[in-house]
Amino acid sequence: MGVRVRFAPSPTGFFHIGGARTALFNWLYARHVGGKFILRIEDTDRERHVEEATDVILSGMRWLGMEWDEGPEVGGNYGPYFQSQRNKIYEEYLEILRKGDKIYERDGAIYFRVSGEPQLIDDLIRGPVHRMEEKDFVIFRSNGTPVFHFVNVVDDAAMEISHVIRGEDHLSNSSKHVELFKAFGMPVPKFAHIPLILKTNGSGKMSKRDIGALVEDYRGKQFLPEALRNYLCLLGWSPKDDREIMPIEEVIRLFDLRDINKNNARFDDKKLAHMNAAYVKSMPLEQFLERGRNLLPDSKLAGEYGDQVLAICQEKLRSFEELNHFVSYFFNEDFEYDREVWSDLRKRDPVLRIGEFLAKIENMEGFSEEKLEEIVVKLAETYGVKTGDYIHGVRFALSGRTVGPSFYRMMLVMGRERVLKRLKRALVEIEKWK
RNA sequence: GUCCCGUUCGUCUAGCCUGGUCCAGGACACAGGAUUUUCAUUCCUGCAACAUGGGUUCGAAUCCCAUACGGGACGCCA
Repeated sequence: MGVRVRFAPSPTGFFHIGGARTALFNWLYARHVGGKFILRIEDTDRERHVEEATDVILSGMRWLGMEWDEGPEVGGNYGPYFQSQRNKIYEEYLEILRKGDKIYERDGAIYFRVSGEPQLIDDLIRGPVHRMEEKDFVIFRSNGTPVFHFVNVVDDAAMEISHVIRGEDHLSNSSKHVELFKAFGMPVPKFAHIPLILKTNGSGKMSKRDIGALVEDYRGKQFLPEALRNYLCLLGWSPKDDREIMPIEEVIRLFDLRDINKNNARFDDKKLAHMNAAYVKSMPLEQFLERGRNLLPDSKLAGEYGDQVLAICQEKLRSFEELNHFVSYFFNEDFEYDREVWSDLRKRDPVLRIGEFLAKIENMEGFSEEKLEEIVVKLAETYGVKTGDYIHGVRFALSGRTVGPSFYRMMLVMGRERVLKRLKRALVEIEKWK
């Protein structure tokens, strides 16, 4: 029997980061052992917007690069993969319980009769866990719909799921599930209860109301999916050799359930941001340009000039979310000057420096990085100040800020005419501030 | 309250199974510093942890027990 694992989200309209991590560990395990990864939508008892809500999950899964072998839109031999379409199967399984005298009715609901014996939960991460169910529990509501414990087990049994990999919040439920598997006369799968993801601040597990809890938010904020995925891999698992940023193929090669941690992990958005930055910087230029072009302030501006701007910004950029702001002044002659930064700059005599630099540019021949650097170095020598004084002042004049891409390359991309124009404009503007 | 799971730097973790090489390693964050090209980049340095108490042992982060703390489950939610 091959390995068959599944991710079984409920279409709530959100794709929670904890769910994504559960999906990821299932996916990694399936890919590691060459098994099947199944996606099943647990949409019982939900009338509203199931389609859109399902789509949030499907597109989130695809965005993170977790393709499924069976499930919505791809089919498979164990369908349907929506619980709302599996009522006939549930009736059949209910019949098995009825024949075995395992159920009874009360207040219109159907209850499962527990055995009163401790059940073994064979957990690959935690070792054997014993737990006893003390109370009979409802498997069909009085309105005729089946409840989670029932459909979850029926589907896992019917779909021949070999390993149930899910959050630790289900560990206590597992004794119910083991009883059901046995009552159906079906083999009990292996379990692997993975640790929970806790809030960055405060106590408790992350919930959809927490900031940064939704996959679609990261997508909206232009995170690189590879970076988020890489970060998620490291929440509860590690390659054990100090590597952190690693290609997914390598993670797949090394991943194993036995190496998953037992304790919960706190979500750290700073580390995620760091990882995203590392991925942004290491992107092949062509890929970086392709992605960056769509995020420029005005798509009409994309072109050779746009590409040049993007190319010099890659090494400084930490996320695509800030790209627009980072490059805006390249495309706008009326950019704002950051007056706050200006006050810090004043001790460097920026007006003097800008004026001296302007005079040199007006008379220079050729316009290259080397020539520009030569000018700055000579000026600094002549007036006995630091090169940084020129760089800071002139950068401010050209962009209104003191941070940005490599100074000389920035001017090269802007071109001599634009540089001259901006230096003059800056001097006029600054005059007004006095 | 009952039951289940867990506890190494602020955070993510390595080491624990197979006790000595660990006065505990890496990363993020933070703090300093460097690159005579500024910086939100890169590099270097520093800070910082085996929850507590017992036991086993020549020796315990590593094995056992208890306590404390954290998390989860106890729904006709999933």
